[in-house]
Amino acid sequence: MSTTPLYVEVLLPVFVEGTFTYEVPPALQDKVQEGIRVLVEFGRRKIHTGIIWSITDEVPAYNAKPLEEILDDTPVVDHTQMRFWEWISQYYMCTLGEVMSAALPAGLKLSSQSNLQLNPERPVEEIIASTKLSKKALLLLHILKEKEHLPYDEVTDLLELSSPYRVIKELSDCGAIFLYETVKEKYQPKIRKRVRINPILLEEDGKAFVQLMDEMKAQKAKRKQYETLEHLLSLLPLDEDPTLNETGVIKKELVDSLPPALSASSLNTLIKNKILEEVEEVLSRLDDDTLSYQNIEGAHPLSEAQQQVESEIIDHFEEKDIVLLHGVTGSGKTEVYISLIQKVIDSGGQVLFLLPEIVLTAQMVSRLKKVFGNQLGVYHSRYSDRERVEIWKGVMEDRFQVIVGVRSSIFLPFSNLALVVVDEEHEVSFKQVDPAPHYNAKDAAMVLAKMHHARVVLGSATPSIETYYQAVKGNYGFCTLSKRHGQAQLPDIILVNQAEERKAKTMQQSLTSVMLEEITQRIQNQEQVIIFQNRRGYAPYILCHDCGWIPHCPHCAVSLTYHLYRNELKCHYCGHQEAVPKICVHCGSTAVETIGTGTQRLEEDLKELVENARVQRLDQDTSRNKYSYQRIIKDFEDQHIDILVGTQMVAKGLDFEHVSLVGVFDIDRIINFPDFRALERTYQILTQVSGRAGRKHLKGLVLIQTENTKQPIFTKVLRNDYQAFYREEIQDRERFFYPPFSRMIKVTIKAKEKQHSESVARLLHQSLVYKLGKQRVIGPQAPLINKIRNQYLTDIIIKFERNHSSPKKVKAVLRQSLEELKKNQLFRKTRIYIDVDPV
DNA sequence: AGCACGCCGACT
DNA sequence: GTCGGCGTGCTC
Repeated sequence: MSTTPLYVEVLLPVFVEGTFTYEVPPALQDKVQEGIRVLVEFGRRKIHTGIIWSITDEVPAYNAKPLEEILDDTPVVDHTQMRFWEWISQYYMCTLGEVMSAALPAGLKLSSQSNLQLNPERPVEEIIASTKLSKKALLLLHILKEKEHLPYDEVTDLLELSSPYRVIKELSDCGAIFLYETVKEKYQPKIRKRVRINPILLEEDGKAFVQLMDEMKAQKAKRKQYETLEHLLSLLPLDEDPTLNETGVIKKELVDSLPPALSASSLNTLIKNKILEEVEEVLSRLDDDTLSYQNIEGAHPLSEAQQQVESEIIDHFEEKDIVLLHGVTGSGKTEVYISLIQKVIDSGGQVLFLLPEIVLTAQMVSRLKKVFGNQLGVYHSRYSDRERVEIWKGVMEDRFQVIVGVRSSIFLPFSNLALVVVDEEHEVSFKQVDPAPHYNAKDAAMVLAKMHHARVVLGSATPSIETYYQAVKGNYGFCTLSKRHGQAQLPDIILVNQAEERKAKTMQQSLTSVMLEEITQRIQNQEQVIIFQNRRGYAPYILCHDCGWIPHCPHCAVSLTYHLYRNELKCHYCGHQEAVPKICVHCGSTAVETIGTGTQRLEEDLKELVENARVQRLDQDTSRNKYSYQRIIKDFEDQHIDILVGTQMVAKGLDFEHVSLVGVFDIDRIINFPDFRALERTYQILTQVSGRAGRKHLKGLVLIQTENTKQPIFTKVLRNDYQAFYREEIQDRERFFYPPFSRMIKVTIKAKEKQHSESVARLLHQSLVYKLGKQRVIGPQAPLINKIRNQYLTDIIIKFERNHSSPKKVKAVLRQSLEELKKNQLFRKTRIYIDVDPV
């Protein structure tokens, strides 16, 4: 045995730069390898899961702690993943620990819980007599006398204390209690117990077993055991097929089916006496009982256009790694993907099919399941943690060849990735906003593909300007599907002049007469209608008509949205809720009214104005859990609902056969949003919602209510002319040096005090201007909503050239500037949010 | 980031 | 005294 001390660099899911060195105890030295999980103590007490990043025999300058435990025999992350994590951490400017937190499903990240226990060697009375304790400490001591063990976190509630730390320290200092850590194994495979006859008894034609049965039959004391065995044999006809004993029967089913006179106890005696044997079967939590191999229907045959485009894509792959598939809604892109995926898995490669959250719904999953059956794994944020661990392990063990998933599925342990499909590639929801890393799954997936030498298909009906630009320049291969599949036609799109109708007083609530007539007509014809209103709640705000007072969120710089359902005001940024005031808080007037329209109000209005219509709303508020969402979709599919009113949710990835009309409300708000991507978003949203109207046999109609029918963007939407839209948009982007001509990094400085946020932003701005030049640094400026959750925000945007070395240089400069600022007192009162490639 | 720990000021 | 708020520094 070698006696050289061995050390490992361990990556921990903490928000500190770098890895941490631990000593490997001799007993574990032959077990350490890169990529496996270990348990280590980090900080004073806490145990965390870490990943061995590298192994070294270099002795560190400090006293390294030893590894506590090794959790895996084989790596959970391989070298490609490690490189990929490093790329994300560098590109998106976050720590590797943050990448680890995002990448590894929670079930693979164990951490410890602290617990309290009385010191058994010191009687409570003795402690009370010998030590002067505080009241709270005495109370805790008495609770512990009853309870013996207590999780640390429960102390806060029990003692009604804000920080339990002081009291616990008091007791542990005088030796009254111990603290100990327990590690919860969060992931437990689902196990089913089966029972079978001990195979030894069945050797030589089961002679021994038959003899045993005869003996038992004769003994009165073993009567019950005998009957139990008989019952088992009735479920397991070994006479007919002796091999059945290999699988045995499910223990629970056996127990449940026992005749009343028999119970599980004789069964357990049989097991104890080794006549029967219990075997554990590890079940996948993902087995879909409703799906057996028989009803796999396979891929639909491709149309000529689809075949054409598929071979174009394959041709492009000869020279290019990335291909953009620009296909109008309803052109059957999915079928093309399916055919490509099939080819890839036939030749042994793995496939990642990325979708935005809202598109990855039952409709899409069941379609893919039917084609790929058990080769397909679904990775969705609505799935439980255990299910996600199952998928992780399934990919690692090569049980799944295809993964369809949302953005976090880029972190799955692919070994042989050959194709990545990103559908709806223009979707901004591929970008992760809240906890760091703030990565864009589409871009990251392209980098991952490169590491695996895999190909990428980006698909969209309305490609992002950036992607289309790369395709036009020839950096990506480029294919088009310009016709709707089958007999389906593109819908007619008509603009409705809301301003005129308001003047003519022909509007009812927020519905123009044209809109109302069309809806009524369709309902009479037993056709269905989708209404798109991109604002949830009842009304965007309430207003006092006498003094102009509008209730605002106490924590954010926004007005509160009125929700009818619970008659309350709600903040859509932090979730704050309060009761609706009956009189104006400011002047006491009773003239407090709701202003504007949200999905709830539209739902109400439609119920009132359209006779006999069954109206249902689909937005965040009505689809909190996956079942309510699915139920609404199902009800609409089954035509139990006539009108579906909703936010963006109704616009994406859903196909309904009987929808002939789509009504669009409040589009002006999206057009006039102060952001350089506002028109791109408008074009995308209008095209996507239009795609919901009229499929198969029904010619659809789209009505768009607007204050200004002259908006140039409408012309392109009406003609379905993406190219015209692109040509104009790309000119603007070039003129104002926006992406794709530049890259951007947005730095947001958050602080409790407005002044702190602003001064630190000014300091950072100064430093960046000095190093990068004035033209590359925009701001500092307060964002549109400059206070969220009691934090004031100030933005600085760095805009710079797109060539190869400059992003790295700019990031290095930014890092350096932030490092310098750390010395400043004010800086410590702020938090910095870095968003590389903001969307 | 989380947490331990120290200092300080308000309140009984 | 007791309790909570807040600032600071550290984590192999």
